[in-house]
Amino acid sequence: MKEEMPQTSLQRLPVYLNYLKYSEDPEGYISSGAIARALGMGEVLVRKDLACTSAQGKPRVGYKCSELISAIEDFLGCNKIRPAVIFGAGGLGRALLTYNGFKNYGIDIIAAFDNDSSKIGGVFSGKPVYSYDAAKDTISQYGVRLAIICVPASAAQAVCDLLVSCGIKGILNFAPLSLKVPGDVVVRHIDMAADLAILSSRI
Amino acid sequence: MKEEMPQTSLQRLPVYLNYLKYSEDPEGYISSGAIARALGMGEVLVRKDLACTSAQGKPRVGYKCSELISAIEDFLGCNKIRPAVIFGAGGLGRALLTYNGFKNYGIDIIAAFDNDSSKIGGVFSGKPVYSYDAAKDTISQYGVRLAIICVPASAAQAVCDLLVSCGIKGILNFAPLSLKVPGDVVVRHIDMAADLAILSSRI
DNA sequence: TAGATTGTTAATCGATTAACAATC
DNA sequence: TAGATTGTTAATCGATTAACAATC
Repeated sequence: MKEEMPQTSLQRLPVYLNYLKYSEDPEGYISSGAIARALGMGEVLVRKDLACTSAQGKPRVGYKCSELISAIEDFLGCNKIRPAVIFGAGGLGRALLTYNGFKNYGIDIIAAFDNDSSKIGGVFSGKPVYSYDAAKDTISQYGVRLAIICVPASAAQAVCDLLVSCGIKGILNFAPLSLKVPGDVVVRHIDMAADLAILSSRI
Repeated sequence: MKEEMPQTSLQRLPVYLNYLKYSEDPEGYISSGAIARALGMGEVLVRKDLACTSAQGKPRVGYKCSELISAIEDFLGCNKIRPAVIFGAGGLGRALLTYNGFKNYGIDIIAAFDNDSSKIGGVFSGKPVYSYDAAKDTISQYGVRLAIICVPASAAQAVCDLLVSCGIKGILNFAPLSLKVPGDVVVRHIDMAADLAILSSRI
């Protein structure tokens, strides 16, 4: 029976995917127990997570790696190219503009936007930095629904409001504050400094 | 009664802290209900989280903002300066080297390390890039216990092993793979591309 | 005093783990 | 067949929410 995917399971799918793609022979078979041991997890949890995708294991042999990889990639939509934009072309924004890990998930960073004239017109890894004025047209032209906010906290809510008005539905927020968005917009907040502080408090 | 802090509560403390520091008058009072409404959470949850710190509210008036801020900062150790190092001086490593948000949590990024001779010797925001050879000495000299891994996935486990051998106890890992570490070392894994893919699958 | 708010105890909910039948 | 492994149902665990007494 195909269960609905809990948020926690969804977050583990990329972990399985990375392990399978880079540590296992795609033509071989692997058991949930072997995955669990490699990643330090419970094996039933692995089976439950995988059961939410279209993956099917064979009793006695496990899952075929190539099928498992495809099932996870299908679930995450890696095969559908989805454009995304970056707001803020500071150090982090430019690092993300040139980072090539997004394409493994079918995400195509098409441009960055900034309101600093010294940054506008720049090109990084072939990707342009435009002014905020160009955002609405670019987003509607490419049907962009995903955006990354890399602006200072003081500007983040205004940028967020602009994004929402342009039709963006998913926001990855690196500014250290909680964004207010309508109910149909999903925000994922990453605070790298806070994560390091939490880590420190746990050691 | 002072409860032990669950991991989930710990992760919310920086969210409260950012809200209080930048959206409220430090000399005023605020209720758990007001915090909850501002952040879109349950008010009992806010009180439970705050109860794990040294914060104390007053019936009828709420919490004094300045005391709440101090209590959270104390809990997270923001007032104790802790040095940290970065491995990998690519786009992300350099962005983190120049990011000034770490100091809000008492974390001082002292240097980055790379094995690319074109990067070694560079200085960003006054912070140097050294060769891997210098790592052991720097880490022991400053008593560093926190590190950030920004190297490619193919090099990450080797760098991780080096860090562990140098006495690092907390690792923030941006490489897209699960690191194997001894039981006394804590790893926090951030996969920005995967996070964006998960976001996309939720919209 | 009445009313708002805290802090805590009990109930609910969701996620993880354990147990086990089905399968090859 | 015997044994390993899947997939599922039941039990446990932990976190969130609800209820409410204590307090100012």
